Amino acid sequence: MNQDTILKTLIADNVVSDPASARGRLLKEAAKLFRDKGYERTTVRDLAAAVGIQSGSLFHHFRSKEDILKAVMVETIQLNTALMRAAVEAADSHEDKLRALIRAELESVLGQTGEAMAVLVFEWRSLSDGAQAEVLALRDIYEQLWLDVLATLAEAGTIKADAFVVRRLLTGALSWTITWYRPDGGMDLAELTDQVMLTLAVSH
Amino acid sequence: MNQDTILKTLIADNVVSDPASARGRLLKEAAKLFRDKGYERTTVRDLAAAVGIQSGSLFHHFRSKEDILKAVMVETIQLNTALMRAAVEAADSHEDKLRALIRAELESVLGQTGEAMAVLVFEWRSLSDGAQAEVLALRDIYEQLWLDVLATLAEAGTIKADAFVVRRLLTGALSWTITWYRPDGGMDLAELTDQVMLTLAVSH
DNA sequence: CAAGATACCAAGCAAGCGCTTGGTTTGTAA
DNA sequence: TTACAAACCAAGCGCTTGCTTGGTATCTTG
Repeated sequence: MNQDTILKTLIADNVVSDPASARGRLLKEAAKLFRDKGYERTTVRDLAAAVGIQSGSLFHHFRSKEDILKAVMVETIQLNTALMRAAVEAADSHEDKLRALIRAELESVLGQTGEAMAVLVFEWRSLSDGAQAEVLALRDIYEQLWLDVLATLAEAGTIKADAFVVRRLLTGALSWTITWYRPDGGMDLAELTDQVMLTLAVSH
Repeated sequence: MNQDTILKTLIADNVVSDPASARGRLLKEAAKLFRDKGYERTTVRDLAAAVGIQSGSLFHHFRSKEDILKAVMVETIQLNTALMRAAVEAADSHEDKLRALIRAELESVLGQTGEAMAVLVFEWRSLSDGAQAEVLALRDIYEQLWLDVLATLAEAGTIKADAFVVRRLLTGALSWTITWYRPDGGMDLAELTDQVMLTLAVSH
């Protein structure tokens, strides 16, 4: 199942919004604004202007500004969990599964959903406690995919450090690429993936 | 030269504020508030209350709220650059220099200056363009310490990936520890440093 | 002790914020 | 064509924000 098919399935199941719909377009613009200016600095007037409506009309689609932030985060996690799962299942060896996870997370962070992923990393504290808990529950599912693969590699001795610690170090390392990686800088995503594998000293 | 001596030298040179002074106390409280609530959600009334004065009185010490954020960042970088330099110079082998850098950065991120370091990572966008440029210039000095050590290790073949890439991956990995590492969780800083070295597959 | 600088308070202004309200347009389906 | 709901607008309310102002204590120094 390729990435486009996965996206369409999730849209059909109402797990993520259709990017063509009013709601989907708003979430896309919101992700961009939240990443560029931060959640607090982005006003409901900014959000409304980005999709060409009045600020008050936003509240016909979402109950509050925070609701928009939450929707951006939830939909992004849902989509990426599905993409990750497919990436793991498509790979054969455990080394290749790790490589596939790294590649997939880099694609999430640096590609289409990059704006939303950055929001997920940097705007965490802007969510209320209740909403944080909801998002956290979804993230745990996502994380388990990583831990399964890393634990197997640790048992086999391919990686020397603790699987939990490696995952957490990787989380930081990979999401931080948002701040410095530029696709036009002479290193494509495959090379970057290789560099990460080399840094971990995992051969293939 | 130990850490306390370094701090005192910097205070004497007016590079960082004395934590006992009014200015120093405010910056300490500001770092905590900015980390906990984010810069935008922290009001000048919050900042003033934290040191027991009226909100208007803040502007006797700082020209603007942003000035406070900038001061937190600048002083933190200055202090940590000095600490890093001392850590590198105290180590003998290149592997030990890397270990010393990792340990020192973890101490910065997780110890006394942790709040301010978190602000440096997460509140970057809240600075105006001009202030960002100033902070960036200071950060470049800091980064060069890392790159020198990593480049030597790359030439020797101890690390297999590109030195620039490794440093950037490490930046993310180490600063991300703010979000998950708890000193009471059964792993002390020495063990965490070891885990990072093991993840990089650099032996000692 | 005098006098200037430093540190602070009490009050409030102008602007911007999230969100509400009452009413109008647009789409849909019988 | 009619009836109803969904989508939107125009206006603005109540509140909070960063910062200013004019004045008063407190400290420092000759």
